[in-house]
Amino acid sequence: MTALEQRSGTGAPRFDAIDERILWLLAADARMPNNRLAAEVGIAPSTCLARVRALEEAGVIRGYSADIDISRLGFAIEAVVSVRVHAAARHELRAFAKRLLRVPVVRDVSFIAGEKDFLVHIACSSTEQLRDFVADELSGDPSVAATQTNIVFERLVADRRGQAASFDELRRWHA
Amino acid sequence: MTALEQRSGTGAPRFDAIDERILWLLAADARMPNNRLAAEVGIAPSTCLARVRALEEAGVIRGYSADIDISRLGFAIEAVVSVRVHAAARHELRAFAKRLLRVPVVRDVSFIAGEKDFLVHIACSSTEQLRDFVADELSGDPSVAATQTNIVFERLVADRRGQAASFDELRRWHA
DNA sequence: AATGAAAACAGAGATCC
DNA sequence: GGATCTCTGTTTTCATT
Repeated sequence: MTALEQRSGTGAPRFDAIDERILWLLAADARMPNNRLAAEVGIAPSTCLARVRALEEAGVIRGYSADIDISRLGFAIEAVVSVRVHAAARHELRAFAKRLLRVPVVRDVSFIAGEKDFLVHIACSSTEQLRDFVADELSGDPSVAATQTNIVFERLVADRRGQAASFDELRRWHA
Repeated sequence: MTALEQRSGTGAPRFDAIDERILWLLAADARMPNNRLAAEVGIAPSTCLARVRALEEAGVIRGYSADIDISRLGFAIEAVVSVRVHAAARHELRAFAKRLLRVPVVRDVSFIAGEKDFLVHIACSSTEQLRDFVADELSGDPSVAATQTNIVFERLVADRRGQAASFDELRRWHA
């Protein structure tokens, strides 16, 4: 039994206030040095490292990634493609999505409720590449009933750096 | 004049093969130590650090973030809300989106081509919070003409770790 | 589970090619 | 621009509570 599970009990793991502050800070800056992180949350660096490892182990921290401005690397075309599959293929939705994730230009796939079954977010170097992707990987697949391609002009991401917020504030937030 | 600008000329900065490999590796693992990164791309650590700093300076690297499994922190409800604003408010689309980004539950906003003007991706702790967000921040705003809320059941993100790929492979990719 | 000290390691900068 | 060297600070392990 890991440290986290011990703190949380057997069901869905729960995290204490310090874990959440660690997660919040690392979400804002994954490269924050461990000793500074420890100082921010008020524990010893060694303890802090152990908590971070436990959070990685538990899968709450899935990884760390640099946020690259891909539009400046020759990927001028971003798009969201909404896809509906035939009812008969609905049971293999996940397998289909996982196959799509292996296509280099695909960034993420979201299963949604509504008219469409999922959204595919892709980044392409040209409109030809976008067209080929939609034609060959989606429309051309017998499982696919309909697609709708929406070019993304610009994508703004919330940046919580420097904000003294927390997950708890988010949970309680209301307009 | 920075190193990058010198290499690239005055217009849109271009990056050499080493820069791109650095970006690719940091996108897969933002916490990779500088000396390991340097070894991977075959340059000295000091040179590598200078390149990384230049890429940050140039805004190609926007930041580093831990990828948190937010569904395990009490944010069970994720949704994509498609929004269309009135033609008269179209000129202040960016200002509207930037205001939305300051709302804690908002993760990102994408301007799209098509029937809707933008997509808002949000993570909420309850359906009440989702309803309040859509009612108070979107539908309640006089600029907003229409909204469509789609619950996200699951979101799968492409993981390029361990793949010996590159941005160049992506650019050339075709089905 | 948390800590503090010691050892191993990585980062920043000056200097030279 | 890139490499080498050195100094400084950070990460990690481990014995201890």
